Amino acid sequence: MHFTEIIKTIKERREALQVTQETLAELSGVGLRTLKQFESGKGNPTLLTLHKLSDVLGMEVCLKIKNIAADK
Amino acid sequence: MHFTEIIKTIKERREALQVTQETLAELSGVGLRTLKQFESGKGNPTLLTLHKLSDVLGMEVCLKIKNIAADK
DNA sequence: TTTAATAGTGCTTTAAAATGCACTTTTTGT
DNA sequence: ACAAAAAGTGCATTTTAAAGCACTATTAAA
Repeated sequence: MHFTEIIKTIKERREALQVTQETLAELSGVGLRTLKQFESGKGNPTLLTLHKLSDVLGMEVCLKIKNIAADK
Repeated sequence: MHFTEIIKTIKERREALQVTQETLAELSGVGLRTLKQFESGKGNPTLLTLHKLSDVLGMEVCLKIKNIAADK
């Protein structure tokens, strides 16, 4: 999963749940400014930040083995 | 996937591939100090760092939806 | 057991993430 | 079209990740 995809996933998931950035920020404990920056494609979140956000959105960060020769 | 699990996964995968920290650091472009710190359980890597390491190890970071009531 | 390789730690510096505040822009609902 | 809500941006500060270096500790090979 590419860098930008992860960001996009968070944003899409939040929107799907109809949660505002403000609410997500409050629920996750991540600063609003941080979330805004993150979602607008800037920055390089730490695993902790990503984890906090994912958690509230009912998602989780994981590592999986890439399957070779399966370019889409 | 929990925070510490991700760290553990990286380490285990590296060891399975019989790659030293030094080599992984070189190949991934992540500083050796950073990798050492990371693997020894300290720190909070950025998504970029995690991505670089995962990449070399043939893994990728992903976000998945947590399946409720499936504790284990 | 000795030594060579690999892994972990303390200290320090630099770069950047995280944050708040105030403001602008965009989106949405009436 | 207008107003309200939500999202995005600039600026400044604090915190901390990333990094190198030198050292210690642990592990593996002779």
